Amino acid sequence: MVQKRGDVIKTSYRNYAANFEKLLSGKIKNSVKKRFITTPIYYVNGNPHIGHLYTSVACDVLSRFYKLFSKVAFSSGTDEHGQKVEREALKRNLEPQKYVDEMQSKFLDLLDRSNVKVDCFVRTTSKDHKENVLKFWNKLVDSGNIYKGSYSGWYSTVDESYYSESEIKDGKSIETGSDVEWLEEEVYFFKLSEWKEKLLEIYSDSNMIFPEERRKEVLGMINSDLPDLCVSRSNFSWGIKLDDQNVVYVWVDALVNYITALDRINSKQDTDCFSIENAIHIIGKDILKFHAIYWPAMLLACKVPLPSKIYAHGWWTVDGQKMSKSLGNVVDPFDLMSKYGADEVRYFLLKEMNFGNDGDFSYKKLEDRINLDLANSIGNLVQRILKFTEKEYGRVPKLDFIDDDKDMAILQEWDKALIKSIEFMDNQSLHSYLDSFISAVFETNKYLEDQSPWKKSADRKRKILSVGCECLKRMSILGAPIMPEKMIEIVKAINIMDHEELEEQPVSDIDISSHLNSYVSNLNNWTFPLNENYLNKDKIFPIFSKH
RNA sequence: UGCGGGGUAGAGCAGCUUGGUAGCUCGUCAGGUUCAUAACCUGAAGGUCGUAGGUUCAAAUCCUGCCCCCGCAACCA
Repeated sequence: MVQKRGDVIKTSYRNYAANFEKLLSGKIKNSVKKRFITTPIYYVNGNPHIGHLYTSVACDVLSRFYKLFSKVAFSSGTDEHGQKVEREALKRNLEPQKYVDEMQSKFLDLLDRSNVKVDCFVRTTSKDHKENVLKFWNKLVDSGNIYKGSYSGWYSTVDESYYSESEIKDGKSIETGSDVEWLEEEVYFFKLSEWKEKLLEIYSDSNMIFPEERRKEVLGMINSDLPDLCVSRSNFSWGIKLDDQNVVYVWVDALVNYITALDRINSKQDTDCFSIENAIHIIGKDILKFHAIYWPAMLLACKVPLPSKIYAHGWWTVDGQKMSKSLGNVVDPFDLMSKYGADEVRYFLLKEMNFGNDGDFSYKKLEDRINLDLANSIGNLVQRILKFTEKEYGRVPKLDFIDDDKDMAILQEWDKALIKSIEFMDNQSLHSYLDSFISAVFETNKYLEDQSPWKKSADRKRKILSVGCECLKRMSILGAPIMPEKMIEIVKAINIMDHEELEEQPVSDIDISSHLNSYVSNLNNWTFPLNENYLNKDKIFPIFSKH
């Protein structure tokens, strides 16, 4: 439909929209049909912080993006067992269950508040999960990968960990200075060492672990030392019981959450079920070992196919310093969102951190991003197009033919942004996706400047503004996974989706992808009155004064 | 020490796989414009690409040595 360079470009809008529809329906690139996206389950021994928020948002953006054109299941949850939790509960004079109930709700709030929409939320204390863990355990036992042995060493109750001879001095840990005592436990072991060769073989030539440097790190870990793994504990009781003495090792318990999530998701559908093979595990780099070594080894032992991808992202520093309670620089995600807005914070987190590397948080950076990208570029773009359009026509003017190079070029800019985004997202390169999104916004501002509709004849003015509105539609689709709430506001202003349907649910729940059919078919015949209710609302992205 | 990552304009980064006019965002300075949120657009200044060698007609890009920073070697996303 688009002619070669040099030819006169002239195409009907219908053709153009059809092509866009093709892009979205995944006909151009749709090699992977099902994706099971997971956050780690969050340990409830402390309040949610910005890192939890980041992981959740990153997964949500992946999930919402892929839902535009393929099948996705998205799970998260909380890890509620273990000695630290038991101790925290004790400190507060609470039953562990009571304590985890309280903490767990904070994590649910976090997801809710940040517009993260999961399909499934697994608590390790829930009944079906406990059953799954025992089922999984029995599979490991049946496969001959579990044996009972004794574990002994210098143990610090305070630090909750064993130390080797070289790590202690005068009955104290060199590093933390806490007392250690000789302890012997009768516990179960998993024959991790037997999977060494198999894991090496898999990872030596595989694109399962991302980014690449993490794969090397994992290879290093496997090569250096891979002793059998102690998979039960006998010195505390808050966990899934194996016998009178032992509870299941926290990580066996935690990792099985992915199986529980699958069970729940699959129980809601008859066919076309998800499996671990569809999994894209998004994790922080600190838990790489558990996901890239322990988990695959256990899956191999149980003869379950491995996840398709394990992606380790970096950590947040605050003003260049490591985030820690003792420094008092832990950023509270709830405060952040109530001051700046959920979508704004989502945008910032993803833009600021190159997925895979560490990122640095500061209020100045956050406000700069919001003011420059969101308010000045996106917000202003929406405003200048819609206000002008409203003044001139009171409705979105129909775009029947595209017959100008510049018009075609800017529309194609958005198509390209979408195509590139699909590639970027397949590599979990979220920041590149945001880059291509915001670049298209910049280009659209340039287009307007270049075409200056305010100086043009009535015909040309109408054409330029209709192209401008078209760009806003593209923007709302491409930007919806990042800022679901704000992009829906734009959709509502342009009035191109069925409003009654939209009003029925809170904006953060609206999934543009689920409306895409009517949305796209509407592209062909639209002269929509602008929705004054939304036009006259406050600015979509207000500017923040310098921090 | 072992393993891994990094050192590119004032700041933050991309480029390195497949060598060939050094790019992006922000900041600074000058101009344009008024449809729009004191916004938007254009242009300029600013870099011997950590360091010393090597390969090559040609290296930020490949190879070697060295210096500095930071992670992982610990149940914190």
